[in-house]
Amino acid sequence: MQFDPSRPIYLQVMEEITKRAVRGDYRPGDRLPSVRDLAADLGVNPNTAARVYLELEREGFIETRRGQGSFLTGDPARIEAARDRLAGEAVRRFVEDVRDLGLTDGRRGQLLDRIRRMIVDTNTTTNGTVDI
Amino acid sequence: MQFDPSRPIYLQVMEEITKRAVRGDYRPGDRLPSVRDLAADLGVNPNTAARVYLELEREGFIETRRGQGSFLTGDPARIEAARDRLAGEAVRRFVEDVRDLGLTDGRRGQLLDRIRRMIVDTNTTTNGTVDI
Amino acid sequence: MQFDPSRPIYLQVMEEITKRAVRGDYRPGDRLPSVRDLAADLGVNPNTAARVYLELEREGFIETRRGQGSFLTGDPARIEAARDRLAGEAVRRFVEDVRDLGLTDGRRGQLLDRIRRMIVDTNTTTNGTVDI
Amino acid sequence: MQFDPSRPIYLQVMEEITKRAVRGDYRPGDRLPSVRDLAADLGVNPNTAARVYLELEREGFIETRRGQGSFLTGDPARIEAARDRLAGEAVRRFVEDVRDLGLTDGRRGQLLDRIRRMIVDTNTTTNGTVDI
DNA sequence: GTGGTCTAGACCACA
DNA sequence: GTGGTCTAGACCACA
Repeated sequence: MQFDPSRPIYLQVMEEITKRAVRGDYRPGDRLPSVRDLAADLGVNPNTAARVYLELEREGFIETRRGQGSFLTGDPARIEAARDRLAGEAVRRFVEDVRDLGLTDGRRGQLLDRIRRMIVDTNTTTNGTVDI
Repeated sequence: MQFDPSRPIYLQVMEEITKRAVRGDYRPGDRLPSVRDLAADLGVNPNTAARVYLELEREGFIETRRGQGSFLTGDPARIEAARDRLAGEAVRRFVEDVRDLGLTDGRRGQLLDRIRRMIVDTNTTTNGTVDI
Repeated sequence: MQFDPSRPIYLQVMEEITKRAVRGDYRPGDRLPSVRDLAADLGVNPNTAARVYLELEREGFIETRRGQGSFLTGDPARIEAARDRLAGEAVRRFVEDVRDLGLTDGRRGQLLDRIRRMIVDTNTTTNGTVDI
Repeated sequence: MQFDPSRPIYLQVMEEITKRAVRGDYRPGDRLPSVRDLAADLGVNPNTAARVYLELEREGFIETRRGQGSFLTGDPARIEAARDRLAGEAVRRFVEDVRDLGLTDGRRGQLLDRIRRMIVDTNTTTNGTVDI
């Protein structure tokens, strides 16, 4: 995995594990890769991988059982919360990207419409008509 | 300036100059920092800074006059086009960030509403209702 | 290779590559010398050779495949266009050489006839008469 | 003046003087710049300028009178001959430029027509019609 | 191996 | 002063 050297690697790996859970790559209650496997897969130091699981456990996002391994939380609400957090970060980033661009109100409305068409799984447009 | 090592520095500097122009830090026709000054300010090699201006000139975004310096284009339409390009990239990034999160349609709609409240300088939503 | 110091080396090398393709030394789709080989052959710095290929790629005259090498375009029309460009430049240079010489119309006609005899592989002149 | 370092400078200066005479910058019998002035004007060593006049005198193209200076030949035929020589060199260069380009006969004919239109002071085209 | 980018430092033309 | 080009040498991603 490629890391941004300006941010702690363990944080970036935490995000990666969180995204995998949110995307459904890992299901609630699933056993996660061992510390050694995760370290090898992502090319990080095993100490870093261990810290990732330690922090995620503090968040209540995973559970580590001595001798058995680490498991994704079985509580869907925690995963849902992570999903919302990631979505919130995406929103914040987008707003920051777009804020100082000096866009007109009309242009901003167009951007919103474009986003809606790209992410909302519906065939209803904003003015109530139906796309063909 | 901090650079993402996974992308060419000259591209990142090109974006930086473009953003400055789009934000209005530089006005149409303004003289830009000299190659050497830009290099010193951003902590890059003068060769890299020179390449930035060379590429921006090929894009028609700036004009370089030998012995005099580099100048932002005097054509507002070119700056407008850059603005739209940056906005488009922000949209693309947001959609990518959010796409595989497994959000419900309802949640997606909420995100859009949050963005709208944060960026649109109007109290009229796209479906004609009025935000409180 | 001998270079005219009053013009950028990279431009002269671009012309050299172009001429080779136009003359048929390289065929459409052929792999060109690697950046390092070209640099060594012509006695220029590898950076300069790399710039040559970069510019030729932007012109659409060659295609570069990362890790594999650079290849002459497979489109004969592009090579044809380069041929015409080189021919046009030869014309321009000749006209410039001859323009201020104060030649009489008759002498100019003779020069044209000499050129015709030297380059046109036919015994029919443009006015339909036949050279002896 | 800019010199091609791959050829003797005195030859290039000889050509320059010859061209000036052929273009009419100097008239038959005119006094030419002194060796010192010529050297200063062209940025060459006075010895080089002296050699230029020496060689041109051997050609019979100029005459040097002790204590008076150097003068362009008063014989128009000699200037005419130089004109023809320069024209011949332009022809040779053009033919060389165009020879290996792989042009079709038709294209070669077109080039000739272009040259004719550019250098022949007549309003009659090759097929006998008159340009408007 | 391939091309792409970058730093370092130099020299040039132009104004 | 300004930008443009070049050499030298390094490191990177990709295959």
